[in-house]
Amino acid sequence: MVFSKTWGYAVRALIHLARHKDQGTVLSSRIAKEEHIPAPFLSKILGTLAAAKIVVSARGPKGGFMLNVPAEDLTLMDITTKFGAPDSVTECIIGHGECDGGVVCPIHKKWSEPKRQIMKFLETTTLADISEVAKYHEIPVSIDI
Amino acid sequence: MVFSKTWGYAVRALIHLARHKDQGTVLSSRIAKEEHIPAPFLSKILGTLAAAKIVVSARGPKGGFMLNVPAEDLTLMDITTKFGAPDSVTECIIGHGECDGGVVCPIHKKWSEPKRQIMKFLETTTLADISEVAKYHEIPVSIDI
DNA sequence: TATATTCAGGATAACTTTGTCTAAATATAC
DNA sequence: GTATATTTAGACAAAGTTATCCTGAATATA
Repeated sequence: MVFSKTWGYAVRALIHLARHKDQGTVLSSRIAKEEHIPAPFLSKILGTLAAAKIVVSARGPKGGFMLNVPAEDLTLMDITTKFGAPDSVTECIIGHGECDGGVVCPIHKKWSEPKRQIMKFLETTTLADISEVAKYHEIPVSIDI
Repeated sequence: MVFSKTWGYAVRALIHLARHKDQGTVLSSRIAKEEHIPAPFLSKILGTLAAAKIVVSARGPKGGFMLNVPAEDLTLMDITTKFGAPDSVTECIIGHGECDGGVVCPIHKKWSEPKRQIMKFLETTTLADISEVAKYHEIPVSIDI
């Protein structure tokens, strides 16, 4: 994967929350089951999202997680910055220390357009964009293989 | 990094070989030193490239490594397939089992353009492209940080 | 107040990637 | 042929990521 597994889990969990936002809180265990994400690991991811105020949590019976921002306002970049990967796109693709100063690596120019597209993808795609597609077309967020 | 560290090392080593192709074989240790790649690890990478016939090796005194194909004919995709990462671009970005069959994941459409650009980058960029830039502009393949 | 339910968080384990070390094979030079 | 320089191969170690387990803390409801 271009982005990490953790990142993918976070996006899938948020899509699930967006699709169930009219149902109040959703159990972590339910998201894990329906989206095929390891439950204890998802717990940690949701914890990170809660710390970032992207979701809110409630303990006890009737507890669970809920989106804390409108899906239209949450971009993939917002999610990406919480899981330590925004640099993975901007930094030099062949691992040089610095490619944006006076010195650029030999591959810099060729990579600039794909990089620009990835950044645009992250910055302009909202949670609403990717969860509504699923809603309107009856496509599951996660499928069995 | 979007691609693995190993991938970056391989590309940098090949750029080095392309820039020194008139000097016959080049020592693995010298590449490691000049490109700041851990020497024993680079050994393995060069071994993989040798097994793939991308470079040839010679043992003993005056030994070392040499390109086995014209730099103009070697694409980044050729390198990528040897280090197990071509799938990382084509497979679903949020980790679904199957996104190209009848079912597509919610994020599929938005990701298609960046993905296309990355594939194009890998398929159309040759070793000559990225090593000649360095040559003409006096840019080091690797720099100190 | 008691209880069941759920999140919170630390310790730990498994897996993957990255990096190191050592011994063996092989080519060159003397 | 012996010594030396170098790749080759494999076992091994370290680091990072992913996944599990367990206990505690919070809270809604009865």
